[in-house]
Order: sequence, then structure tokens, then C-alpha cells
Amino acid sequence: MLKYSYITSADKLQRVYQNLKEEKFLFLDTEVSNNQIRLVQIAGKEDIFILDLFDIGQEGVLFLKNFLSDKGIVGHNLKFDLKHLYRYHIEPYAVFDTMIASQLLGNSERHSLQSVAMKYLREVLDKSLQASDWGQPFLGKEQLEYAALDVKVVRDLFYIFLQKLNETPHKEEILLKTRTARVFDLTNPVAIVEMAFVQEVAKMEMKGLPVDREELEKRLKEQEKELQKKVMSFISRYRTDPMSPKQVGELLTRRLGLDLPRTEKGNVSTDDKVLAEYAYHPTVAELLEIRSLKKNIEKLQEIKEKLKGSRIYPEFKQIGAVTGRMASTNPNVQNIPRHLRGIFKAEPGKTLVIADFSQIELRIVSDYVNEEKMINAFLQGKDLHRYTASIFLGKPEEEISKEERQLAKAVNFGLIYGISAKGLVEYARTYGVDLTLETAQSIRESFFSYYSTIRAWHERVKRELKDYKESRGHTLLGRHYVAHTFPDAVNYPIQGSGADLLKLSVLMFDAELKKEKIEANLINLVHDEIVVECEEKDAERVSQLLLKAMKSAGKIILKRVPVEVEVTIKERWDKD
DNA sequence: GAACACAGCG
DNA sequence: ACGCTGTGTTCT
Repeated sequence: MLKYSYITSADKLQRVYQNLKEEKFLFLDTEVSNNQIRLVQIAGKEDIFILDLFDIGQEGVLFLKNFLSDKGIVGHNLKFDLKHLYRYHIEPYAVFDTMIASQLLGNSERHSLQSVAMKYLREVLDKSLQASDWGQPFLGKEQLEYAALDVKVVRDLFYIFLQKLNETPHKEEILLKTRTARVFDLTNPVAIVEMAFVQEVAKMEMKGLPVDREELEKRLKEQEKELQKKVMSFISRYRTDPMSPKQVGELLTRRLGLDLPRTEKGNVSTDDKVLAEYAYHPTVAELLEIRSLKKNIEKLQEIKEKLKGSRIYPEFKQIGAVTGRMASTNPNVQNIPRHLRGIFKAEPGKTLVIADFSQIELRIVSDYVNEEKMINAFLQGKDLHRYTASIFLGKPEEEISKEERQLAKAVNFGLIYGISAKGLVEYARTYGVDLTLETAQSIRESFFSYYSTIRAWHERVKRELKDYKESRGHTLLGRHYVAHTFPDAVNYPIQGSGADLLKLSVLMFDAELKKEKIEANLINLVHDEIVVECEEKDAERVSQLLLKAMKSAGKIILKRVPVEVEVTIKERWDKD
């Protein structure tokens, strides 16, 4: 039977202290009832203590606050526990999350404590007691045993994960000497970053995003009125529901005579790509407008429903994509239509500081494959789209027209995905450029002849996929991936390195804030963009620190290419 | 209830 | 073509 000490009074805390004071980190779990922490289980290498905060009261909280302020904690899905601990102003010195560790070691499986315990310890965990009543006056023996077992399992997992993370080949040239690294003896840079990042995500979820409710209502009414008008008019003229893809397909092909492609299931395809080609057709234009209005309204309504006071509190999945990117839900605040972002407004007396990396994926590509010509263009501060255009059009950069630059933009981005000539024709069209297949072919050829390292990289990946049916690799920080198709294989390292860069930037920004004792809160992260809310008086300094952090992170992740960062201070999250 | 289509963001 | 989430329609 598992041994543990159940601590229900303040005079026993001294014993806990004596037992655990020498440990650099502790294993921790909490049980929560009605949003209040009932139990905090803490364990060292040997003993397990269960602190009952309902019984011990304020002194227990104070004890944890002091005791944990210079200790690391190890737990499973610590975002949950941290959000509760922070409310009591308990902030541990460093964090190691066994759920994140499991995700870093293999992204395909489930990562609940139950699944992970089964996989790595062959231990069957009964989680049925998790949902038991943790608020009742006297907890049952089974409940306490369950609580103790959770930390024990986490402890067993930790030593396995620490070893596995440190022994997986990783970048030796990137040495992150952070508290996370020191406390847990972690050497794997990706793990060091992800573990520390857990605290950032927990804080960000607690802060939420500030909404200008009046502005939200105003825009909602506007858009609803507009949509109603448009839909009524559409139905009365065409006897067709513009919301039904099936009916729309019929209308466009049978009655308007458009020649639209079909989906695999035989339906007429009416998606944006298809309709973009016929945007000149008034009916199609109308349709696109209706769809976009509808989307806007849905988004606004979702935000309205989820308002608590004048903020929304979205959830963030720290590793939401295989590449290491985050994902957001409830609501998704990473896909708010750009022209609606103005509804997010800093609370009175505060302002937003918004920073984003410019053309970051292209910079990453050039650094990743060490493409000399592209790197030099970046080093000289050139506009890469203009530069690329001048290469395949064979004329000086000053003579590149707006349209030609657009085309080069399509080419530059297309290359990341290993685009075909046919693909380039289609892709260029979404940038408003018409190409023949022959032109596309010749552009592609001159592009790859000029940027020959990119061609070599693509060839190498194709070869790998042929020979081994998979392509394994790692991002610039050392995040491992396995890809099974060509587009995945060329995308993962680039998108993944972008995720590395953003996460490291946030951590370095936090470190700067701590140094200067300035308070500023992270409120959103959108792949290459950081949104912070702070006091108006601090905004100037915060923007400097954010810029500094992002540039320093760039120097760590990229070997040669400089990053460019745009920072703005304004009360709303929109373009000017 | 699952699968698909569509649309928003990077 | 890459990565995501949310909503509504259509299919089984």
C-alpha cells in the first residue's frame, strides 16, 4: 500500500518543511472543489504529503507560497494546477510538465495521465475518483489514496521522461541556461522552452482578452442588418438559399451556365477558390459577400456569448499542431477576421503593445537551408519579394511593378510548399496574377536555378521519402518531426521553427519584464504575433523590451539571418 | 453522429 | 499545398 502523510493542521507543516527543504523540486498535484483548492499533494524523492487546505486554512497557503517560491514543481497538465495556485499567489520557481514531455516524445498518442501511465509504467490508473466530491467535510481513505497515487505516478514518469528528453539528440550549440534547465538538469532546448512556456500559457488564459462591448454590439447590429437585406434580396431574385452549397451549385451551373468543377462526391464545388475565378460575375460576388458577412456575425456572436464582464477567456493548447504551434478554442482568437479585431480594446488606463515578425517563414527557410543569395538579400535589408521578382524577370529591382511584386510573393511562399508549375498558376491567381503554364514553368525553373540550395533541399527530401517512406528531421531549436508526404516534409521544419521562435521570444520578454519589475500581461499569440496589455505609462518601455526579446530570440534560433520586428502601441488590436 | 464543405487566421 | 477551429448542411 502507498504510504502518505495527511496534513490537516498548521502545526504539522514544520514536519513537511524539514522533510522536503533540501529538494530542488517537488512533485505536485491538486484536487479542486468549487474552484477552490482542497488538496495539494507534494512529494519529494521519498515521502508524499497531502495538505488539506480546507482544514489548514490560510497558513497552508502562506506556507506553500513561501516554500514553493524557490522550488521547481513537477506535475501532469500543470496549466490546470498553476491557474489555481496563481489565484492564491503561489508561484513556483520552475515547472516540469509530464504531459508536455509525453507530447514532445511522440505526438500521435493520447497524453492523459492514465494513457501515459499505461504506456510508460504499465500501470492501470483508475480515474473514477477524480470526479468524486472533494468538497465534503471528511475525505474518504480511497480519495486520499487516489490523491497520493497521482503524484507517485507523476514522480515515476518524471525520471523516465527527463532521461528520454535529455538523451534524444539535440542541439548542443543552443545552450539555454534558464532556471528550468538548472532546477531539473534539463539539457534539451525544446523541452526547456516548452516547460517554462506552460506558465506563460496559464497566465495568458487567466488574463483573457479585453472587449469593447459597445463596439461589439454596434458591429453585430450593422452586420446582421446588412446580411438580412442581402439574403432576402438574393432569395427573392433567385429562389435559392445562398447558405446551401447544394442549391447554390445548382443555380450557378444549371441556370447561370458556369462550368464549375466537382468535388470527389460529385457535388458542385462552390468554395472560395472556385468562386474567386468567377468573382467578376455579379451573382458570385454577391454570394461571396453573403458568406463573409455570415462568418463575421458568427464570430461576433460567439465572442458575445463567451463574454465574462468585458473580457473573454479563450483556452490555448500549448502544442496544438504537430509543428509545435499553439491552437486556440472557446473562442478561437487566432482566426478573428482582421477587420473585426478592433473590438478588442485595452481596459481603461491601459493600452496594447502589439509586435509581429516580418516575413518570418522566408527568413527561416533561407537560414534553414543556408541559401547564400537569399541570406545576403536579408542581410542587406532588401525587400525579398521585389528581389526575387528581379531575378526571374531579369530586370532591376527599381523597375519591378506592383503586380510583379505580387507574383514574386506567390512564388516565394509557394516554394515553401514545393509548389508545381500547375500549382503556381492557381496560387498566383489568388494573388490576382494570371499566368500561362509555360510562364509558370520558366519562372519556377529560374527560381530554382538561382536559389540552388532550395532545389537541393527539395531533392534531398524527395529522395528520403522514396527510400524510407518518411522524412525525419528537426526544427532550428531541435523539435523532432516525422513527415510522410513531400509538402509536410518541407513545411514542418519551417512552421515548427517559427513556433520555436515565438515561444522563446515570449520567455525572453518575460525575463526582461522581471528584471525591470514592470507589469505587462500577455493576452494573445498568433503564430508570428505577440499581443500584450499594460499600463499606458509603461507602454513605451514594454515595447522596447518586447522588441529586444524578439530580436534576441531571433539571434538564438537563426544562425545568420536577422529578424525584423514591427511593434505598435495602440488601444485597439487592429490596423491603425 | 460522422463527414463534408466552407470560411476565418498564420 | 502547410497548420489550425467553428458552424452549418448533408449523409448514413
